Amino acid sequence: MIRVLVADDQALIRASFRRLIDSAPGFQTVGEAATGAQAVTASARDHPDLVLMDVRMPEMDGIEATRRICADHPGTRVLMVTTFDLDEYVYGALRAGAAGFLLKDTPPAELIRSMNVIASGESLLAPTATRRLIQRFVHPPSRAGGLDITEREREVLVLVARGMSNAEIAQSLYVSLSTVKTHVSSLLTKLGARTRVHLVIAAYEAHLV
Amino acid sequence: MIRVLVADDQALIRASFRRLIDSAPGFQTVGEAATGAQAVTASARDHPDLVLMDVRMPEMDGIEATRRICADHPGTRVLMVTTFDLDEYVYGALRAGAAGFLLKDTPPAELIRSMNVIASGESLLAPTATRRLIQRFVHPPSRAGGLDITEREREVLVLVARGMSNAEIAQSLYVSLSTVKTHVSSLLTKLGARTRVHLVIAAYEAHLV
DNA sequence: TCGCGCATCGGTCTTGGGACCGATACGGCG
DNA sequence: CGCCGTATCGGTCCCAAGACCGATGCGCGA
Repeated sequence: MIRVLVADDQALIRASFRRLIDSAPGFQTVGEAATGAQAVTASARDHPDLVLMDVRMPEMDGIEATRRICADHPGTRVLMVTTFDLDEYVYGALRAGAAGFLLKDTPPAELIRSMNVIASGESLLAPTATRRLIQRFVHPPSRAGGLDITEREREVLVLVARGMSNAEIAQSLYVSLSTVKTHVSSLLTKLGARTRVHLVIAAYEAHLV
Repeated sequence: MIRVLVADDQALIRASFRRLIDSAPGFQTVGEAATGAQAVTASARDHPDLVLMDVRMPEMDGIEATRRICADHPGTRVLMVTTFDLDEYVYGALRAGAAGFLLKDTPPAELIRSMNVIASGESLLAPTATRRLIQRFVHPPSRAGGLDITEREREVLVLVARGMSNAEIAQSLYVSLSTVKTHVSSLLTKLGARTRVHLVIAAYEAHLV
Protein backbone atom coordinates (compact mmCIF):
# COMPACT_ATOMS: atom_id res chain seq x y z
CA MET A 1 0.00 0.00 0.00
CA ILE A 2 1.49 3.30 -1.12
CA ARG A 3 0.78 6.06 1.38
CA VAL A 4 0.24 9.46 -0.18
CA LEU A 5 0.23 13.02 1.15
CA VAL A 6 -1.62 15.63 -0.89
CA ALA A 7 -0.34 19.21 -0.72
CA ASP A 8 -2.33 21.92 -2.49
CA ASP A 9 -3.77 25.19 -1.28
CA GLN A 10 -7.13 24.60 -2.93
CA ALA A 11 -9.44 22.35 -0.94
CA LEU A 12 -11.28 21.34 -4.10
CA ILE A 13 -8.10 20.05 -5.71
CA ARG A 14 -7.10 18.20 -2.57
CA ALA A 15 -10.50 16.54 -2.36
CA SER A 16 -10.44 15.41 -5.96
CA PHE A 17 -6.93 14.04 -5.62
CA ARG A 18 -7.92 12.24 -2.45
CA ARG A 19 -10.93 10.64 -4.16
CA LEU A 20 -8.77 9.58 -7.10
CA ILE A 21 -6.04 8.13 -4.92
CA ASP A 22 -8.30 6.30 -2.50
CA SER A 23 -10.21 4.75 -5.37
CA ALA A 24 -7.01 3.42 -6.93
CA PRO A 25 -5.86 -0.02 -5.86
CA GLY A 26 -2.68 0.03 -3.85
CA PHE A 27 -2.93 3.69 -2.88
CA GLN A 28 -4.11 5.42 0.24
CA THR A 29 -4.03 9.08 1.27
CA VAL A 30 -2.54 9.65 4.68
CA GLY A 31 -2.96 13.38 4.91
CA GLU A 32 -3.48 16.74 3.31
CA ALA A 33 -1.60 20.01 3.47
CA ALA A 34 -2.71 23.46 2.36
CA THR A 35 0.69 25.15 2.59
CA GLY A 36 4.30 24.20 2.02
CA ALA A 37 4.96 24.45 5.72
CA GLN A 38 2.12 22.08 6.48
CA ALA A 39 3.48 19.67 3.90
CA VAL A 40 6.86 19.64 5.61
CA THR A 41 5.43 19.02 9.07
CA ALA A 42 2.96 16.45 7.81
CA SER A 43 5.77 14.60 6.02
CA ALA A 44 7.84 14.61 9.18
CA ARG A 45 4.93 13.24 11.17
CA ASP A 46 3.43 10.70 8.78
CA HIS A 47 6.47 9.90 6.58
CA PRO A 48 4.35 9.16 3.49
CA ASP A 49 5.81 7.19 0.59
CA LEU A 50 4.75 9.80 -1.89
CA VAL A 51 3.85 13.49 -1.81
CA LEU A 52 1.67 15.08 -4.46
CA MET A 53 2.95 18.64 -4.31
CA ASP A 54 1.59 21.81 -5.84
CA VAL A 55 4.08 24.59 -6.64
CA ARG A 56 2.12 27.69 -5.75
CA MET A 57 1.15 27.62 -2.14
CA PRO A 58 1.04 30.23 0.64
CA GLU A 59 3.57 30.33 3.50
CA MET A 60 6.10 28.22 1.65
CA ASP A 61 6.03 27.25 -2.01
CA GLY A 62 6.18 23.66 -3.17
CA ILE A 63 9.76 23.87 -4.35
CA GLU A 64 11.11 24.86 -0.98
CA ALA A 65 8.89 22.33 0.75
CA THR A 66 10.18 19.67 -1.60
CA ARG A 67 13.76 20.65 -0.81
CA ARG A 68 13.19 20.23 2.90
CA ILE A 69 11.24 17.02 2.65
CA CYS A 70 13.82 15.42 0.39
CA ALA A 71 16.62 16.58 2.66
CA ASP A 72 14.99 15.24 5.81
CA HIS A 73 13.34 12.10 4.45
CA PRO A 74 15.22 10.56 1.53
CA GLY A 75 12.70 7.76 1.39
CA THR A 76 9.83 10.07 0.58
CA ARG A 77 9.31 10.66 -3.14
CA VAL A 78 7.83 13.94 -4.28
CA LEU A 79 5.74 14.25 -7.39
CA MET A 80 5.18 17.83 -8.46
CA VAL A 81 1.76 18.43 -9.90
CA THR A 82 1.06 21.92 -11.10
CA THR A 83 -1.03 23.93 -13.50
CA PHE A 84 1.80 25.80 -15.12
CA ASP A 85 4.43 24.22 -17.33
CA LEU A 86 7.22 26.67 -16.57
CA ASP A 87 10.91 25.87 -16.83
CA GLU A 88 11.64 27.58 -13.52
CA TYR A 89 9.14 25.31 -11.84
CA VAL A 90 10.44 22.15 -13.48
CA TYR A 91 14.13 22.79 -12.92
CA GLY A 92 13.54 24.18 -9.47
CA ALA A 93 11.58 21.09 -8.53
CA LEU A 94 14.19 18.73 -9.93
CA ARG A 95 17.02 20.51 -8.16
CA ALA A 96 14.99 20.45 -4.98
CA GLY A 97 14.86 16.68 -5.32
CA ALA A 98 11.47 16.03 -6.87
CA ALA A 99 11.16 12.67 -8.58
CA GLY A 100 8.55 13.76 -11.07
CA PHE A 101 6.74 16.67 -12.60
CA LEU A 102 3.27 16.49 -14.11
CA LEU A 103 0.60 18.95 -15.15
CA LYS A 104 -2.83 19.07 -13.62
CA ASP A 105 -4.42 18.32 -16.96
CA THR A 106 -2.92 14.83 -16.82
CA PRO A 107 -5.69 12.22 -17.14
CA PRO A 108 -6.47 10.45 -13.84
CA ALA A 109 -5.42 7.03 -15.10
CA GLU A 110 -2.13 8.42 -16.27
CA LEU A 111 -1.59 10.13 -12.94
CA ILE A 112 -2.07 6.85 -11.12
CA ARG A 113 0.34 5.08 -13.46
CA SER A 114 2.85 7.87 -12.89
CA MET A 115 2.51 7.60 -9.16
CA ASN A 116 3.30 3.92 -9.45
CA VAL A 117 6.41 4.72 -11.44
CA ILE A 118 7.54 7.36 -8.95
CA ALA A 119 6.85 5.17 -5.95
CA SER A 120 8.93 2.40 -7.53
CA GLY A 121 11.94 4.68 -7.43
CA GLU A 122 12.00 5.82 -11.04
CA SER A 123 11.36 9.27 -12.39
CA LEU A 124 8.88 10.77 -14.77
CA LEU A 125 8.25 14.13 -16.36
CA ALA A 126 5.47 15.64 -18.40
CA PRO A 127 6.34 15.09 -22.08
CA THR A 128 6.73 18.82 -22.72
CA ALA A 129 9.13 19.09 -19.80
CA THR A 130 10.97 15.99 -20.98
CA ARG A 131 11.45 17.55 -24.37
CA ARG A 132 12.92 20.71 -22.86
CA LEU A 133 15.15 18.80 -20.47
CA ILE A 134 16.55 16.78 -23.36
CA GLN A 135 17.00 19.97 -25.33
CA ARG A 136 18.97 21.41 -22.47
CA PHE A 137 21.00 18.21 -22.20
CA VAL A 138 21.90 18.07 -25.88
CA HIS A 139 22.38 21.81 -26.32
CA PRO A 140 23.39 23.24 -22.95
CA PRO A 141 22.60 26.95 -22.69
CA SER A 142 25.66 28.67 -24.13
CA ARG A 143 25.01 32.14 -22.97
CA ALA A 144 27.77 34.19 -24.56
CA GLY A 145 26.04 37.34 -23.46
CA GLY A 146 26.36 39.29 -20.30
CA LEU A 147 29.75 40.59 -21.35
CA ASP A 148 29.54 44.16 -22.55
CA ILE A 149 32.46 44.08 -24.96
CA THR A 150 32.87 44.80 -28.64
CA GLU A 151 33.01 42.11 -31.28
CA ARG A 152 36.72 42.58 -31.82
CA GLU A 153 37.36 42.36 -28.10
CA ARG A 154 35.35 39.17 -27.97
CA GLU A 155 37.58 37.67 -30.67
CA VAL A 156 40.67 38.63 -28.72
CA LEU A 157 39.15 37.26 -25.54
CA VAL A 158 38.58 33.80 -26.94
CA LEU A 159 42.13 33.68 -28.28
CA VAL A 160 43.44 34.73 -24.89
CA ALA A 161 41.31 32.01 -23.37
CA ARG A 162 42.86 29.52 -25.79
CA GLY A 163 46.22 30.24 -24.23
CA MET A 164 47.72 32.34 -26.99
CA SER A 165 50.27 35.06 -26.24
CA ASN A 166 49.67 38.60 -27.38
CA ALA A 167 52.17 38.09 -30.20
CA GLU A 168 50.37 34.95 -31.38
CA ILE A 169 47.05 36.72 -31.27
CA ALA A 170 48.53 39.58 -33.29
CA GLN A 171 49.67 37.11 -35.96
CA SER A 172 46.38 35.29 -35.89
CA LEU A 173 44.34 38.46 -36.37
CA TYR A 174 46.81 40.16 -38.74
CA VAL A 175 47.22 43.20 -36.53
CA SER A 176 50.14 44.60 -34.60
CA LEU A 177 51.19 43.63 -31.12
CA SER A 178 50.21 47.10 -29.92
CA THR A 179 46.66 46.64 -31.10
CA VAL A 180 46.32 43.36 -29.29
CA LYS A 181 47.70 44.94 -26.15
CA THR A 182 45.16 47.73 -26.45
CA HIS A 183 42.29 45.26 -26.76
CA VAL A 184 43.56 43.18 -23.88
CA SER A 185 43.83 46.30 -21.74
CA SER A 186 40.28 47.26 -22.64
CA LEU A 187 39.12 43.79 -21.73
CA LEU A 188 40.93 43.92 -18.41
CA THR A 189 39.24 47.22 -17.60
CA LYS A 190 35.78 46.27 -18.82
CA LEU A 191 35.73 42.91 -17.12
CA GLY A 192 37.35 44.14 -13.94
CA ALA A 193 40.23 41.72 -14.35
CA ARG A 194 43.74 42.18 -13.00
CA THR A 195 45.61 39.82 -15.30
CA ARG A 196 44.89 37.82 -18.41
CA VAL A 197 44.32 34.82 -16.20
CA HIS A 198 41.13 36.50 -15.01
CA LEU A 199 40.14 36.96 -18.64
CA VAL A 200 40.48 33.24 -19.20
CA ILE A 201 38.34 32.56 -16.16
CA ALA A 202 35.72 35.05 -17.32
CA ALA A 203 35.68 33.46 -20.77
CA TYR A 204 35.14 30.02 -19.29
CA GLU A 205 32.48 31.24 -16.90
CA ALA A 206 30.69 32.93 -19.79
CA HIS A 207 30.99 29.67 -21.73
CA LEU A 208 32.85 31.38 -24.54
CA VAL A 209 34.94 28.25 -24.72
CA MET B 1 -2.80 9.12 -39.86
CA ILE B 2 0.70 8.78 -38.40
CA ARG B 3 3.01 6.96 -40.80
CA VAL B 4 5.58 4.77 -39.09
CA LEU B 5 8.82 3.14 -40.21
CA VAL B 6 10.02 0.15 -38.21
CA ALA B 7 13.78 -0.44 -38.03
CA ASP B 8 15.04 -3.60 -36.32
CA ASP B 9 17.33 -6.37 -37.46
CA GLN B 10 15.06 -9.11 -36.19
CA ALA B 11 12.19 -9.93 -38.50
CA LEU B 12 10.12 -11.22 -35.62
CA ILE B 13 10.33 -7.92 -33.79
CA ARG B 14 9.49 -5.98 -36.91
CA ALA B 15 6.46 -8.15 -37.55
CA SER B 16 5.13 -7.75 -34.05
CA PHE B 17 5.65 -3.99 -34.10
CA ARG B 18 3.91 -3.83 -37.46
CA ARG B 19 0.92 -5.77 -36.16
CA LEU B 20 0.72 -3.55 -33.09
CA ILE B 21 0.96 -0.33 -35.08
CA ASP B 22 -1.49 -1.29 -37.79
CA SER B 23 -4.01 -2.36 -35.22
CA ALA B 24 -3.79 0.98 -33.45
CA PRO B 25 -6.15 3.71 -34.59
CA GLY B 26 -4.40 6.58 -36.30
CA PHE B 27 -1.23 4.63 -37.06
CA GLN B 28 0.03 2.94 -40.18
CA THR B 29 3.35 1.31 -40.97
CA VAL B 30 4.90 2.51 -44.18
CA GLY B 31 8.00 0.38 -44.24
CA GLU B 32 10.52 -1.79 -42.48
CA ALA B 33 14.29 -1.69 -42.28
CA ALA B 34 16.68 -4.39 -41.09
CA THR B 35 19.78 -2.21 -40.89
CA GLY B 36 20.61 1.36 -40.04
CA ALA B 37 21.53 2.04 -43.64
CA GLN B 38 18.17 0.72 -44.79
CA ALA B 39 16.45 2.93 -42.24
CA VAL B 40 18.20 5.98 -43.62
CA THR B 41 17.32 5.22 -47.24
CA ALA B 42 13.77 4.23 -46.36
CA SER B 43 13.32 7.47 -44.43
CA ALA B 44 14.61 9.47 -47.37
CA ARG B 45 12.23 7.68 -49.70
CA ASP B 46 9.07 7.46 -47.62
CA HIS B 47 9.60 10.35 -45.18
CA PRO B 48 7.64 8.72 -42.37
CA ASP B 49 6.31 10.77 -39.46
CA LEU B 50 7.84 8.45 -36.95
CA VAL B 51 10.65 5.89 -36.91
CA LEU B 52 10.76 3.08 -34.37
CA MET B 53 14.49 2.49 -34.20
CA ASP B 54 16.49 -0.30 -32.63
CA VAL B 55 20.01 0.51 -31.42
CA ARG B 56 21.89 -2.65 -32.32
CA MET B 57 21.72 -3.28 -36.03
CA PRO B 58 24.24 -4.44 -38.62
CA GLU B 59 25.79 -2.14 -41.23
CA MET B 60 24.95 1.00 -39.27
CA ASP B 61 23.73 1.21 -35.72
CA GLY B 62 20.54 2.96 -34.74
CA ILE B 63 22.32 5.93 -33.21
CA GLU B 64 24.14 6.84 -36.38
CA ALA B 65 21.05 6.18 -38.46
CA THR B 66 19.10 8.47 -36.14
CA ARG B 67 21.72 11.17 -36.53
CA ARG B 68 21.44 11.08 -40.31
CA ILE B 69 17.68 10.90 -40.42
CA CYS B 70 17.30 13.81 -38.01
CA ALA B 71 19.86 15.82 -39.95
CA ASP B 72 18.22 15.20 -43.31
CA HIS B 73 14.55 15.19 -42.29
CA PRO B 74 13.82 17.42 -39.30
CA GLY B 75 10.13 16.56 -39.60
CA THR B 76 10.73 12.88 -38.91
CA ARG B 77 10.62 11.95 -35.24
CA VAL B 78 12.70 9.02 -34.05
CA LEU B 79 11.66 6.85 -31.12
CA MET B 80 14.44 4.61 -29.92
CA VAL B 81 13.20 1.23 -28.78
CA THR B 82 15.82 -1.12 -27.44
CA THR B 83 16.35 -4.05 -25.15
CA PHE B 84 19.18 -2.55 -23.15
CA ASP B 85 18.83 0.39 -20.80
CA LEU B 86 22.38 1.69 -21.15
CA ASP B 87 23.41 5.28 -20.59
CA GLU B 88 25.57 5.30 -23.70
CA TYR B 89 22.55 4.29 -25.73
CA VAL B 90 20.24 6.85 -24.19
CA TYR B 91 22.61 9.78 -24.35
CA GLY B 92 23.88 8.81 -27.76
CA ALA B 93 20.34 8.60 -29.06
CA LEU B 94 19.38 11.95 -27.55
CA ARG B 95 22.45 13.66 -28.93
CA ALA B 96 21.73 12.11 -32.29
CA GLY B 97 18.34 13.77 -32.18
CA ALA B 98 16.01 11.04 -31.02
CA ALA B 99 12.74 12.29 -29.54
CA GLY B 100 12.22 9.36 -27.24
CA PHE B 101 13.76 6.29 -25.73
CA LEU B 102 11.83 3.25 -24.56
CA LEU B 103 12.61 -0.31 -23.63
CA LYS B 104 11.23 -3.29 -25.49
CA ASP B 105 9.49 -4.50 -22.38
CA THR B 106 7.16 -1.52 -22.56
CA PRO B 107 3.53 -2.69 -22.65
CA PRO B 108 1.93 -2.34 -26.11
CA ALA B 109 -0.70 0.14 -24.96
CA GLU B 110 1.98 2.30 -23.40
CA LEU B 111 4.06 2.13 -26.55
CA ILE B 112 1.14 3.39 -28.61
CA ARG B 113 0.51 6.22 -26.17
CA SER B 114 4.19 7.09 -26.31
CA MET B 115 4.15 7.13 -30.08
CA ASN B 116 1.29 9.58 -29.93
CA VAL B 117 3.28 11.80 -27.60
CA ILE B 118 6.35 11.66 -29.82
CA ALA B 119 4.39 12.30 -32.98
CA SER B 120 2.80 15.33 -31.38
CA GLY B 121 6.23 16.87 -31.05
CA GLU B 122 6.91 16.16 -27.40
CA SER B 123 9.49 13.86 -25.92
CA LEU B 124 9.42 10.85 -23.68
CA LEU B 125 11.91 8.60 -21.98
CA ALA B 126 11.71 5.34 -20.13
CA PRO B 127 11.32 6.16 -16.42
CA THR B 128 14.69 4.68 -15.53
CA ALA B 129 16.34 6.81 -18.18
CA THR B 130 14.39 9.84 -17.03
CA ARG B 131 15.68 9.34 -13.53
CA ARG B 132 19.29 9.18 -14.71
CA LEU B 133 18.89 12.18 -16.99
CA ILE B 134 17.52 14.20 -14.10
CA GLN B 135 20.35 12.97 -11.94
CA ARG B 136 22.83 14.16 -14.51
CA PHE B 137 21.00 17.46 -14.77
CA VAL B 138 21.01 18.11 -11.06
CA HIS B 139 24.47 16.72 -10.40
CA PRO B 140 26.56 17.10 -13.54
CA PRO B 141 29.53 14.69 -13.68
CA SER B 142 32.52 16.46 -12.12
CA ARG B 143 35.46 14.27 -13.02
CA ALA B 144 38.55 15.75 -11.39
CA GLY B 145 40.99 13.03 -12.39
CA GLY B 146 43.25 12.53 -15.34
CA LEU B 147 46.01 14.84 -14.18
CA ASP B 148 49.16 13.12 -12.91
CA ILE B 149 50.18 15.69 -10.32
CA THR B 150 50.79 15.63 -6.60
CA GLU B 151 48.22 16.72 -4.07
CA ARG B 152 50.10 19.90 -3.27
CA GLU B 153 50.42 20.74 -6.93
CA ARG B 154 46.70 20.21 -7.36
CA GLU B 155 46.04 22.72 -4.58
CA VAL B 156 48.28 25.25 -6.26
CA LEU B 157 46.65 24.56 -9.60
CA VAL B 158 43.15 25.37 -8.40
CA LEU B 159 44.38 28.60 -6.82
CA VAL B 160 46.09 29.53 -10.07
CA ALA B 161 42.85 28.76 -11.85
CA ARG B 162 41.03 31.05 -9.46
CA GLY B 163 43.14 33.91 -10.74
CA MET B 164 45.48 34.30 -7.79
CA SER B 165 49.03 35.57 -8.23
CA ASN B 166 51.97 33.55 -6.97
CA ALA B 167 52.28 35.91 -4.02
CA GLU B 168 48.61 35.48 -3.12
CA ILE B 169 48.92 31.72 -3.38
CA ALA B 170 51.97 31.83 -1.11
CA GLN B 171 49.99 33.75 1.52
CA SER B 172 47.02 31.48 1.13
CA LEU B 173 49.06 28.32 1.61
CA TYR B 174 51.44 29.78 4.21
CA VAL B 175 54.55 29.02 2.19
CA SER B 176 57.14 31.21 0.54
CA LEU B 177 56.92 32.70 -2.90
CA SER B 178 59.78 30.47 -4.00
CA THR B 179 57.85 27.37 -3.12
CA VAL B 180 54.85 28.47 -5.09
CA LYS B 181 57.07 29.21 -8.05
CA THR B 182 58.56 25.77 -7.79
CA HIS B 183 55.15 24.14 -7.80
CA VAL B 184 53.96 26.27 -10.67
CA SER B 185 57.07 25.36 -12.64
CA SER B 186 56.46 21.68 -11.95
CA LEU B 187 52.87 22.07 -13.10
CA LEU B 188 53.96 23.82 -16.27
CA THR B 189 56.34 21.00 -17.04
CA LYS B 190 54.00 18.16 -16.11
CA LEU B 191 51.04 19.57 -17.97
CA GLY B 192 53.03 20.69 -20.96
CA ALA B 193 51.95 24.28 -20.46
CA ARG B 194 53.86 27.37 -21.54
CA THR B 195 52.27 29.91 -19.24
CA ARG B 196 49.97 29.93 -16.25
CA VAL B 197 47.13 30.70 -18.66
CA HIS B 198 47.49 27.17 -19.99
CA LEU B 199 47.26 25.90 -16.43
CA VAL B 200 43.95 27.69 -16.02
CA ILE B 201 42.69 26.15 -19.23
CA ALA B 202 43.84 22.70 -18.14
CA ALA B 203 42.13 23.15 -14.80
CA TYR B 204 38.86 24.11 -16.45
CA GLU B 205 39.07 21.30 -18.97
CA ALA B 206 39.70 18.86 -16.13
CA HIS B 207 36.70 20.36 -14.34
CA LEU B 208 38.80 21.22 -11.32
CA VAL B 209 36.77 24.39 -11.12
C1' DT C 1 71.29 2.05 4.65
C1' DC C 2 70.85 4.33 0.48
C1' DG C 3 68.13 6.24 -2.99
C1' DC C 4 64.11 8.61 -4.56
C1' DG C 5 60.16 11.58 -4.68
C1' DC C 6 58.08 15.36 -2.47
C1' DA C 7 57.89 19.80 -0.25
C1' DT C 8 60.35 23.50 1.13
C1' DC C 9 63.40 27.65 0.29
C1' DG C 10 66.86 31.12 -1.93
C1' DG C 11 69.18 33.43 -5.76
C1' DT C 12 69.78 35.26 -10.64
C1' DC C 13 68.27 36.38 -15.08
C1' DT C 14 65.24 37.25 -19.12
C1' DT C 15 60.98 38.32 -21.03
C1' DG C 16 56.28 38.90 -21.69
C1' DG C 17 52.39 41.29 -19.69
C1' DG C 18 50.19 45.32 -18.50
C1' DA C 19 49.76 50.50 -17.31
C1' DC C 20 49.92 54.69 -19.31
C1' DC C 21 51.00 58.10 -22.49
C1' DG C 22 50.26 59.52 -27.09
C1' DA C 23 48.30 59.35 -32.10
C1' DT C 24 45.29 58.49 -36.66
C1' DA C 25 41.24 56.94 -39.22
C1' DC C 26 36.62 55.60 -39.88
C1' DG C 27 31.64 55.50 -39.23
C1' DG C 28 27.29 56.70 -37.07
C1' DC C 29 24.48 60.14 -34.92
C1' DG C 30 22.39 64.35 -33.08
C1' DC D 1 29.11 69.91 -38.94
C1' DG D 2 31.38 68.15 -34.59
C1' DC D 3 31.20 64.43 -31.19
C1' DC D 4 31.91 59.76 -29.77
C1' DG D 5 33.02 55.00 -29.98
C1' DT D 6 35.84 51.62 -32.22
C1' DA D 7 39.95 49.89 -34.29
C1' DT D 8 44.38 50.68 -35.32
C1' DC D 9 49.38 51.70 -34.01
C1' DG D 10 53.79 53.39 -31.42
C1' DG D 11 56.64 54.17 -27.34
C1' DT D 12 58.09 53.91 -22.36
C1' DC D 13 58.19 51.96 -17.99
C1' DC D 14 57.76 48.43 -14.29
C1' DC D 15 57.11 44.09 -12.42
C1' DA D 16 55.29 39.50 -12.06
C1' DA D 17 56.27 35.36 -14.27
C1' DG D 18 59.02 31.74 -15.44
C1' DA D 19 63.64 29.31 -16.40
C1' DC D 20 67.42 27.61 -14.17
C1' DC D 21 70.73 27.08 -10.71
C1' DG D 22 71.41 25.61 -6.11
C1' DA D 23 70.06 23.63 -1.29
C1' DT D 24 67.66 21.07 2.98
C1' DG D 25 64.56 17.86 5.40
C1' DC D 26 61.30 14.13 5.42
C1' DG D 27 59.15 9.67 4.56
C1' DC D 28 59.10 5.46 2.18
C1' DG D 29 60.53 1.36 -0.03
C1' DA D 30 64.36 -1.62 -2.01
